[in-house]
Amino acid sequence: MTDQRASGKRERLVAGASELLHRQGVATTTLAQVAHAAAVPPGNVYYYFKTKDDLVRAVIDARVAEVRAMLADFERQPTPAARLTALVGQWVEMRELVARYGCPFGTLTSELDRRDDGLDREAAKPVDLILDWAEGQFRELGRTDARALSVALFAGVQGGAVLSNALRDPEIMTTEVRHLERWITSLPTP
Amino acid sequence: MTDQRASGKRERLVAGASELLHRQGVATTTLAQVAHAAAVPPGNVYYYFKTKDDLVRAVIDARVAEVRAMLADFERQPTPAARLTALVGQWVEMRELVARYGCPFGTLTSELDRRDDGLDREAAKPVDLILDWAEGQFRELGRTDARALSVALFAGVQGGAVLSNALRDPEIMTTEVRHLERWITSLPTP
Amino acid sequence: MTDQRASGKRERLVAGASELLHRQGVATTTLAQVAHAAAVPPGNVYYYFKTKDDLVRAVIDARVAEVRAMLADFERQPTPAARLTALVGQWVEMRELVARYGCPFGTLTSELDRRDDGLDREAAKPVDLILDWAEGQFRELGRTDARALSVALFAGVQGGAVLSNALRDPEIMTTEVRHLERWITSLPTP
Amino acid sequence: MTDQRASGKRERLVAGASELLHRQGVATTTLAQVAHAAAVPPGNVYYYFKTKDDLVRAVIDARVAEVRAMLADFERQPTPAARLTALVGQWVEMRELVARYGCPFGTLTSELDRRDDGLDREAAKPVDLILDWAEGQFRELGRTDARALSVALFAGVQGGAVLSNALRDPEIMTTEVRHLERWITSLPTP
DNA sequence: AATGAATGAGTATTCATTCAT
DNA sequence: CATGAATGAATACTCATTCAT
Repeated sequence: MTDQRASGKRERLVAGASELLHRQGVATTTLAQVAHAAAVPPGNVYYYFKTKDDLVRAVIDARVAEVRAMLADFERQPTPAARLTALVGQWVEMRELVARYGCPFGTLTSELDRRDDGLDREAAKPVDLILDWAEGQFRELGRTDARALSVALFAGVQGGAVLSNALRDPEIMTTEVRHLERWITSLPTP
Repeated sequence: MTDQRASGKRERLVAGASELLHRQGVATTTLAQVAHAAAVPPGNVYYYFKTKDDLVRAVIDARVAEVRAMLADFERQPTPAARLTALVGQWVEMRELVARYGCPFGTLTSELDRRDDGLDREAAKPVDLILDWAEGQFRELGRTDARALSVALFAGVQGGAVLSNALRDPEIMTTEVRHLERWITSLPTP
Repeated sequence: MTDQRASGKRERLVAGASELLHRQGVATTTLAQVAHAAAVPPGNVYYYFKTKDDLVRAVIDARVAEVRAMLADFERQPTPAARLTALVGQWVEMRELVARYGCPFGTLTSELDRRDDGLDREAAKPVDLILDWAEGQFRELGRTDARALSVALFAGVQGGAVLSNALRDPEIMTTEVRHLERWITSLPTP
Repeated sequence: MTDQRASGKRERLVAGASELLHRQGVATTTLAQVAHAAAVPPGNVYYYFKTKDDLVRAVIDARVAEVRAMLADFERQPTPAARLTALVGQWVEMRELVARYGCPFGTLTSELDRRDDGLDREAAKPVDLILDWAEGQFRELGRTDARALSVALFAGVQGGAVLSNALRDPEIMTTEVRHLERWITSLPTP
């Protein structure tokens, strides 16, 4: 979009970094690994990203965009309950990755949240977006405690991800999401 | 129990490392920082721990011991429900730390779970211990689905911790635990 | 053949390492010394050689190349006896170095042969090459015990080098080689 | 002999060091390894040897004593030729060790001869002793070139050891010694 | 003479970052 | 824009040596 010649290197770098950051963590992933994964010469990385933190920021931005697209997609569901169910269903689809490497949003947020240089707040954006969107859905359902419900729902998802990862068992993710789905549809609404 | 001539350096090293690992993560914590925190000369660390991984292992072992002590303490509660309530109450007490650096058990497990060298399984031990203990409590309550309940309970705790950390809000931890307490006491038992 | 933009650093590093390895041995030579000898910043060594062992391997490879070139050069001699004489004559030319630091091939082989990581077999290659070549010469002379003669000849050279070094006397090398030359020419051939 | 209480620790240290120095070399052998091999507490080593070099010196001294004893033993042989044959026969007996780790005298001399701190000359002593003794034997045989013959004989031994080690073949040592034995008995004497 | 504990100078190695071309 | 080469600050780890007891 912004590239004049659209060589796609920037996109490849962000994509490669996103996957490596999820699988290895920020600290243990080197720029050389990212360059290799994206099939880009090492020195070239710095044309697109001034520092490693800039690249991490770009990965976060890409994830924010993905989350926005995902949420927009859910809007096609007919009811708020269906939308929320679609949301949590995403983690079932990701369950194998989650069991092996944790939730991509949760682990990145956890790792960067311990910092104090701005990246910590940046990393929380995908979580913020999801919480805000889910809050909107609960409000549409007529619930005045929408924010609390949103937090409770996403806490369920993240907790399921943490345990699924700790025990290396994808089915824990599935079970937890099934609980949440039942909880969503059983919520009393005015 | 400990060395006769113990100057307590080993204990100071483990304690310092434990705190730094929680606040900074494993990868970004240097042995120099640990040595400094424990007021021990850098070269001396290797008298007690052959490698950085060994030190991490010692921290995990210390955490396991803490968890055991904590669970043993809960046994003084009169009922299974009271014991489970005491368990989740711990995260309320830790809420400030959790909001700033995440759950000490959850973050360490998450970070090390991506490895493949044995330390990943080691790091999951505190979580395993807690899950097993809670399962026992639910069984005492007469529940046949004790394991599932145990996982659901601890997933709630961990999810609360992740969100509390992402939003930097200790009260999220409190709220989530309150939900879990109510859930515990409202569980139908035979 | 070499890099277009070759600044010759790699060559300088190998050359410097080769000399230091001969004069100091593998274990006591530090990469800092090699970097200094090659007038290269310490960190830069790792751009060319991933590990110290890799650098040692490169030195061995360079020595193998030197040996090949040397043997090829001897082929210009008219007779097998002249070629073998040219071979042992090399150690007379090197006698000052040999008396001070030992035979470059022998000492490296001796030091590395105690290892068990592959470098031991690598280090023996120059010796193997020379033995095979000399065997060929003896065979050309019509000797059926060519291998035994090759080993005997080179054992004479290496023994002379060890004693020349132990007694710090270059003339021992000369004397021993003179003996070998006489032995070569006096060999009965069919 | 010198120990009041003859605890034998010093002897065990020297014996352990001697073996490790032969098998691993001086530079790569640590004092901790020596202490372990001698079943002596690490800190205790310094009661017997002020520095690592002191320990190496003690090993050399012990080897000198061994050589003296060995040579004295050979004096029981009836003729100079029998004595010289007994000498070179030693390396056949050691052939397995030689093929794996080189000649104990030759490798130590080679490694230390590159130094410049006195230890280099010390390490050559066993070689000197042997050369002097063999020279005496050749002189008894009536040879006026006794020194040259002594050097030639021991060069043969050391050369055989170097090649036996490089090719990891004990039989090379045997073959070379058989040659030398034949050479000894075939020497023309007045 | 004994010893577990300690120490610091050194060593290989990594990696984000820079730069000449 | 592109890129191979370069660089230095940092990091884990080793080990001879010292020391309090």
